[in-house]
Amino acid sequence: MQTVSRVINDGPNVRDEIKARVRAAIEKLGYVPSLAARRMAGKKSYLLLALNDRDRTIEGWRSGDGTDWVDQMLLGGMLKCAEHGYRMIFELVDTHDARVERAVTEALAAVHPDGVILTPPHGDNPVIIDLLQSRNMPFARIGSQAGPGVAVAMDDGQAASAATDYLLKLGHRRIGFISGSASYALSSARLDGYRSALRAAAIDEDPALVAPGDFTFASGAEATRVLLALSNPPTAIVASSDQMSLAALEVARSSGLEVPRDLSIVSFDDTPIVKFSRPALTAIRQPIAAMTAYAAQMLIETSTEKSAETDCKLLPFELIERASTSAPTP
Amino acid sequence: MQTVSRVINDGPNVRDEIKARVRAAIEKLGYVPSLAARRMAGKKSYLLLALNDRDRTIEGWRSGDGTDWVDQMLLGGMLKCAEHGYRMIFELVDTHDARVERAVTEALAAVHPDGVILTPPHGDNPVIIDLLQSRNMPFARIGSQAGPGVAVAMDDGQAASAATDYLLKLGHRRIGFISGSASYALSSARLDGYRSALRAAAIDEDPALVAPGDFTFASGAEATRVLLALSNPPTAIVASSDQMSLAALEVARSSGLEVPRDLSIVSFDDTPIVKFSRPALTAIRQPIAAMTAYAAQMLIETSTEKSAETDCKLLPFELIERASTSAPTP
DNA sequence: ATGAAAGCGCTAACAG
DNA sequence: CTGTTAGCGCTTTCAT
Repeated sequence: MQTVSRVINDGPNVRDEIKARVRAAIEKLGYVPSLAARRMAGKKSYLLLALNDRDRTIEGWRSGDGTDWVDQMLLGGMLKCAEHGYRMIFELVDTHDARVERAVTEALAAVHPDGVILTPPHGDNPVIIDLLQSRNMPFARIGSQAGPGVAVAMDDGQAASAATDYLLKLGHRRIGFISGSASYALSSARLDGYRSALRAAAIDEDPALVAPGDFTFASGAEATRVLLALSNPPTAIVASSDQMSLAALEVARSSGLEVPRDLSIVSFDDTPIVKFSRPALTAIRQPIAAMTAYAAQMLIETSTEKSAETDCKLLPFELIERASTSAPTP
Repeated sequence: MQTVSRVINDGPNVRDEIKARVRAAIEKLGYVPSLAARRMAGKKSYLLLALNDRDRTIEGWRSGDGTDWVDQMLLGGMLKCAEHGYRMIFELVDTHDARVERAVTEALAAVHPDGVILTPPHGDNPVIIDLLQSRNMPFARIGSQAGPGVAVAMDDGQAASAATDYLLKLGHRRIGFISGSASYALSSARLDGYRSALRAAAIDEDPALVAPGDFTFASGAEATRVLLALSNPPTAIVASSDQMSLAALEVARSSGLEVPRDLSIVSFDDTPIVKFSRPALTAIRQPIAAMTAYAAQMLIETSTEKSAETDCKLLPFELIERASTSAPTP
């Protein structure tokens, strides 16, 4: 009988007694409904699709640099999905490719997810957002600011502010900033945070102290070289990614500077390696697992009850003090 | 018309002209068949299910120690699947739990994969193997020795042998070995390799030089303490995991020993962190991505043409020389 | 070489 | 409250 369906889906209009009896039978037989069949008949597929940037993800895996973005995402997302009987499938998509639209459409058609999780920088890609909206597909953007759909992020601005402030309190006055790729909205949020902390401390911003980067080691090295070559170089640097911070550390070392004695460094992201570098880096920790878990939760709720679909949640970040920061030597 | 199906599935009996015309239409419309519907009707689901050890995986993610097993697996598996229009779903299962059978059955019922990839230690779990065999579900075991199904591994014995040999050639005569959990078949393979290298060099094995571990940092620390406390301690240690090697490094340091001057260390796995430790560790690199890719390939072929399903493939390992090894100081 | 019909395992909409 | 009747979007099998 098809009352079973009602029981499984917790539908109304079933006597408790029968409900219990069906549940017992299900338990005994070890019955589990087929995802495919459920998706075919109903509207729900019990699948969430996470979209990650292809190149960056693969490059991270290949390099073996210990970037654990994907792991943290799985930790938060998969476990949350499992709690609700959902599964998370994830897919690599090339944001910069002209075929993004095609790639996303195909993934949607093949998987028919109940919701999509967009990781940076996809969350800031209008092509993807438009596509999802036009198809009425619920989505959550991780690491992106308020906007369409559910956005869940840490407060990048405030984090950068906190990092800068931390250095300010240590006594630094000339603080350099290495920014991230412009294609990531969080890059400018962080830069703004840095600036506002400086303003709050009544320090005039020196534009020369801001060097552009793109999150990579190479860009961080180049930016650090530029900053250190200044006639009046910074005594501390805030870098928008771990790789760039590691590069700063390396460049400082080869310039004969000792960290943190001659140069303090605050990093962003707090991937595993920064704990093992010498010195270990003080860093802003991004709550990736928590953000993904929240995103998954929202999407699952949306697909369950037709609830609100726009929301912006800021999750707390942490500033983890390690050994790459100290008061400046006069 | 349903000729479309034949075209998509590369079926026979379709004129080239029509085939081309249909392909063009598919391309133009951006049509992608629904995974769910294909699975419902046909026998193939275009899904591969990878089973990982729940506790170890989550612990790895939580700790943020940079273990990239999952990443490497995804790198090899997802990309290979994508090449063939397959998708990889992965699932965390508790090997030691009495409910393994239940968990696996449920996953199979829900996902209906075309094949299952078993990672250590699931590949050595008879309950899972039996279940899969009885259901006639093709599976590949990664990091496991020859046996039922497809097995793909590196030659753990030879790798341990190579590590030991490397130390022997450096001039070491007393070489300690820290083993891994007995529940992993590769643990004993590695121990055997260590022993055979010693034998080949005509060195009598001292049982006291073999200390048990379970891959964790704590067990490695304890094992190292035992080895270093020996009246005639080793001048070199081969440890069966990176965490244990890192522990050995730490214990050696706090015992006033300098690595590699006073103690050489060769690690196993080569996860990202060992490149960043001081000194960076010489290590045996496990080809996880390549193993998973091979496993996926086999499974996809099996599901495509009813071909052989038993096979044991050994993939090459690498011994990566870094700074934790040198000749012993007399 | 192609079209038509049946059905996979479920849920939805409607009867009873 | 519970059973019945239709499909979901494909692949099969069987006819043509």
